[in-house]
Formats: sequence, structure tokens, C-alpha cells
Amino acid sequence: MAVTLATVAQRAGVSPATVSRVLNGDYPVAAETRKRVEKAVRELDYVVNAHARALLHSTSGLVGAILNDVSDPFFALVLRGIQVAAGDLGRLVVTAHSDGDPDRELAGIDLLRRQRADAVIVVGSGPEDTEYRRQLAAQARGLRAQDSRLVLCGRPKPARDAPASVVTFDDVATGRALVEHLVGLGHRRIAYLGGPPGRTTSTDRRRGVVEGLERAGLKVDERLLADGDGTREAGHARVGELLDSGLDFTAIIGSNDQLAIGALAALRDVGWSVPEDMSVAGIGDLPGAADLVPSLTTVHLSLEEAGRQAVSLAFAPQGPARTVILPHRLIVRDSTGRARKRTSTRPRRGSS
Amino acid sequence: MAVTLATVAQRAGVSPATVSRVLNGDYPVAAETRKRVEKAVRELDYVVNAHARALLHSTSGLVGAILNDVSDPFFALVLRGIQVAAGDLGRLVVTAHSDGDPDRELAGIDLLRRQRADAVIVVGSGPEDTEYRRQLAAQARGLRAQDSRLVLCGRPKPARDAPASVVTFDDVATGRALVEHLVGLGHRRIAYLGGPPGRTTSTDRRRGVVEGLERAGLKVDERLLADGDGTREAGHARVGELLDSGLDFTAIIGSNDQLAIGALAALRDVGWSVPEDMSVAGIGDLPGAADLVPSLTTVHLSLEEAGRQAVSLAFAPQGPARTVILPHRLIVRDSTGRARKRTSTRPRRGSS
DNA sequence: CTGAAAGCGCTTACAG
DNA sequence: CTGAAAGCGCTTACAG
Repeated sequence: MAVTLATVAQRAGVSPATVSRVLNGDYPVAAETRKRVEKAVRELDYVVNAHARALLHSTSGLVGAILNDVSDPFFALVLRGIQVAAGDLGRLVVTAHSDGDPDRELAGIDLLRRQRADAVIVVGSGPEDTEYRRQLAAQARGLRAQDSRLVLCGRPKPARDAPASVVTFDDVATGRALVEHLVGLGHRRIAYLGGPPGRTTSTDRRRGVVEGLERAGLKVDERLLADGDGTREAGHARVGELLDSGLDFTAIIGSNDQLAIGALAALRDVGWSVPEDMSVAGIGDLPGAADLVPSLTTVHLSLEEAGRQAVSLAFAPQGPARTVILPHRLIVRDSTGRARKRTSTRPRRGSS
Repeated sequence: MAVTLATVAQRAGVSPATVSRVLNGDYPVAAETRKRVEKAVRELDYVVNAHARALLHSTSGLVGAILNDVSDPFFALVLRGIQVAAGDLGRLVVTAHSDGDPDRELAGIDLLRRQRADAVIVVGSGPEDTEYRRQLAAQARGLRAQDSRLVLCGRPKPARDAPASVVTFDDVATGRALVEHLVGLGHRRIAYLGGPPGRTTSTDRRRGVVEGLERAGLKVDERLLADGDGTREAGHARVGELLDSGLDFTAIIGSNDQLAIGALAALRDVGWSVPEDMSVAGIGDLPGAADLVPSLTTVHLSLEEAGRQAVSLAFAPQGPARTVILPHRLIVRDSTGRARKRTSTRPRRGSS
């Protein structure tokens, strides 16, 4: 049925071993023989079976990536970096998506272990749940035992001793940087739109914001720290609520660009101007942030670079697990400006 | 070294066959034995080798996807659809990216054939080059011979008789729909920003625009049809040039949303208002199109649905190759409006 | 209910 | 330069 090495060998009138040698081209074969074999390969449209190969060597040439959601630009950019770097190494990328569900993430790693992936890269923030972290650490050890490895991209290790490399950003510092920027512009009451609670990134960015406020000697008003699922819609809704609440604030930090975009939309709804009536900032600097009106002040994260680094850590020659913290960069654009002088001049909801 | 079925069997004091049966759970095994085996599996952290399995059955459980660029939202959305549908079928997705290079695309298919992917989905517009189409058709036949199949998502078949299924949009109709919309608003001179020449989608959308103009009895001014690589930057640059050229036009159709975004930016640069001074529309309705200011009139394409359909075509029970044309939908937002009455009132470049 | 044996499609020492 | 044979890690008739 299927064309195998044996089929080719028969057609070319040689042994399977010889065909294999021609194909791999790493062994002396008579020019004449080679030609016959190549002809047979062409005529039969023979394509080597990667599984048979993978069985011999214990490597598959596959690198696995687990993502929340490929259509989210954050993950898409990291994935691109992974693809480029993996491509350069002649490896294919196998992706599984978890939708942020810890169990699906773990199940994804398992599937990838079955495929004997040369490395598994788990992208994005992780659940802080203890049991989950225990299991992830176990998967890290399992991969190691298979001569593969786990690389975490965008989150810290689940346990100090987990054999996993990490490439991530200093999420605490990104939150702090935004607060410092806004405080420098005279803002004293800053609202914060958090991401899904119980996830490393959400916790860290929020901590950064709180630290920033404290360092500036400002008191933290919990009522201005709004949680949500991190989507544009959540940002839109939370800002609507904050506006309705009558609380006083002059700036909004979205813990990601989507939230900031939602905030901009909510402000547009009520006719407030940004940055005149309210400053808005995000984190991520995803494509399009500069094309918003007003263009978005945000913290740039080199996501594609993170993906590339993850692959390079994955295939680094031996050595213990490493941790790389990638730099971030505050990008000041038009959505943040000096704080309003007097709150009494603030426009009222629906004033437009 | 590595933990195999044999290791588990030995530990549990049974034969490999029994372990296999416990693992697959499709065969009677004594409860007592089962328990012992499961214990051994757990203790050894045994993970079955998918390659050994793939060698037995001739299926791998992998679906392959070839994309220009995962970080482009168009492709990211299709990929998400593919992942969701493949996940529902218990299959993993292997991705390769081509950056639009025909040779890399073909090479990607080859890698996927080696992996014995159950199906290969090639996403996005295709080169119109004859030689390329011949080779793609050959790959389609090769996949078919391997009991796999080729599905094209977003482009037509490379040849009438190529054994490939197709899920795509009516690109000609999308271009035409936009022209009709604009003509209905009184526009008579419409500029068009094309995508990369020599690609199916570019050609079709452009044809749609030209057809639309002709049907409306308008004459086609080639000078208003600008080609480019389809990026935001190209849109920005082309519109700048068109503005400088002094040609008269009141609306711009970007053959994708990125081009339209670039157009909006270029108009902002010179202080023109949209839609008062110029109408702008795109194709795609990518996330964020509604958050632009002004929000973008565009043609909605159900990209995620296209990905899902591609998988469903790939695993449809037998049957000849099929072609599915997904519906598109004109979404009128704020970036298009009635044509200016008198061209003489048009603001001049740099008037702002 | 359990095991021995063959075989999936390759590669690689080992001989010649 | 070429081939016969063993083996990678599984599954599945075939016996029992």
C-alpha cells in the first residue's frame, strides 16, 4: 500500500540500507546506485516516515508550545518568535491551546510528552494554585527524565527546584513604571484594571502598581483596583462602573492593552477626552497601540524576542535551568498627560 | 534508560501485551492485574510513545497547518479555529510558517507529510505562479496517496483536478460590495490599495473593485489602484503618495484592514477628517476595527469559522473534495459617509 | 484473562 | 561500496 523504504529499494534493485544511506547522504554510495535510488524515490513520491525515525533516535524534531489562545496577539507574537527560532533549527512547532484552563494545560504537556517533543514551552501567566504548581513541577521532572525540557515563557517557576528554564518580564516593575510615569505627571488618584485573579502576571502587575503608589507616598484605595478577566469588555465595564461610582481619579492603568482599549471606549461613551479629562495607559504595546486615537501610552514587551529566547533556552547545550528576564520599556504616547488641576471641573458622566 | 512498556511490564510482573491492554482499556483485564499495572505506570511516570503507535496505525493524530505568519491576526484567527476543532477531535496541531514564500510553503507540506499528518491545511492566499500551482497539486495527490488530505483555506484550488478541499470567501464579491456601498453614498472616484500582486486574494479583491466600478458605470482610473505588500505601512505610504499626486478621489478601499489603518494614519497626518473629507474602508473586520477612531467600515470574514470548517472538511467521511464558500458581511461603521459635494472644498495637504 | 510472537518503517553496527 | 540482521516501542491477531 503505502510507499516505504522497501518499495523504493525494490524498485531501485538495492537493499533498504542503501536507500537509507542515499537519503541521509552521510555515507559513501556509488554515484550510479545513488542515481537509481533517487529516480525511484522521485517516481514513487517517497516521503520518509518521521515516526520510524523518531523511534530510532529518541528525538522527534518537534517543539511543543502551549498557549492560552493563539488569536490573542500576546500569544500570537510569542508563537511567532518560537516558530522563527524553531524553524532556524529545522524543527516543527506543535501547538496546543489551553484557554487558560490549568487542567488543559497539563493535559497538553502530556500530549506533547507522548510526541516526545524535544522541548515544551508553556506560554503566558500561570495559575498560582498550589496543586497545579506541584503538578507542573512534576511534568518538568518528567520531561527532564525524557531528555526533553520545560521552558516557561512569561511566568516564574512553579517551585524553586523545578527543572525548568524561564524567560519572562519583570511584571512588578512594569506596573511600577506606569505609576511612576503618572505620578510624575501629577496624578494622585490612579485606578487600576487587573487581569484574572490567581494568575502570576495579574498578581505581579498589581503588586507593582501598589508598590509604585506606596513609594510615591500615596495611599492605596482598594476601591480603585478593579479586577476582571482581562478582556477589552472587562475594561469597558469596569471603567463604566468606576465612573458611575463617583470615586475621584484622574488616570487609569490597564494591566494589559486590551483593558486600556476598553477603558478608552468607555470614556468615549461618556464623552470624556483623553488625556485632558483622564489619562489611560496599558501594558504590552501590542500592534495597533500606536494607531489608537489617542495613541496609547504603554509598556513595551518584546514578545517575539521572548519566544525566540524560549527556544534558545530549550536547546541550550546542557547546563542547569536558566532564568532570563527580558527588559521592558515605557512608551509614552498621547493617552497620558498632566493631571487635571481641579477635580471640580471634571465633566460629568453623560455630559457630552 | 527511558521508561518503556517493557519497564512497566517488568515492574508489574506482567507481559507488555497486558500493559498495553490496560492502557488502552479496550480489552478485558483482571481488576487485580489492572491495579498493579496502573500503579507501575504511576510510579514510573510512564508516557506512551506516540511514534511507536503511529507506526502501527498509519495515523498520527496530528493536523498540520501552514501559515504565512501566526502573528498576523488574519492567520491567528484561522489558526484558533483550527485548534479548537482539532482539539475537539483529540488531535494536536502542527504549524509551519512560510512568510508567504512559496518554496517554504511547499517545504512545510513536505515536513508535514513526513509526520504523516492526518491532514494538511494551507491557510491564506496563494501564489498564482504556474509552476507553484503544479507542485501544490502534486502535493495534494501525494497526501491523498498517504491517506491524508490537503485542505486550502482562503484560496481556490491550484488546478481543477487537484484532490483538495477548499474553504474560502468570495473575494471578488467582497471588493464589489465595498464599491457598491461607497457608490451608494455618492462616491464616484474611489482609490484602491491592493495587496501583494500575484496572489489569489489580491487579484480577486481587485477584480471585485474593478467590476463594481464598471457595473456602476464609472470609469476605472488605473492611477487610483495602488499596489503594495498589504501592510499598514504600505497603506500609509500609498495614501501619502495619492494625496501628493493631486488626483481627485473621495474614498479609499484598503484590500485589508491593515491597509485601511495605514490610510487612516496618513489622513490624520495631513489633518483630513474621516469620513467628512475622505471615506475609508477595509476588508477583514479584524479585532479592533470597531475600536478605531473613527470605527472602520469593513467586510466581516468569519475567520475562526473558516478554520473550523477546514478541519471539518479534512475529516469529513471520505467523499470527493469539496468547496465551501463562507458568507461575508458588510459592516458599515463610521469611517465611510456621503461623498463631499464639491471637490473644490477639499482641504489641501498640510492644511491642518 | 494472559502471553509469545510478528510486524509497523526505519537506521546502524557488523560483515563482506 | 553494499547487504543481512537486529532493534527502536508499541499493538494485535493467535494460542492457550
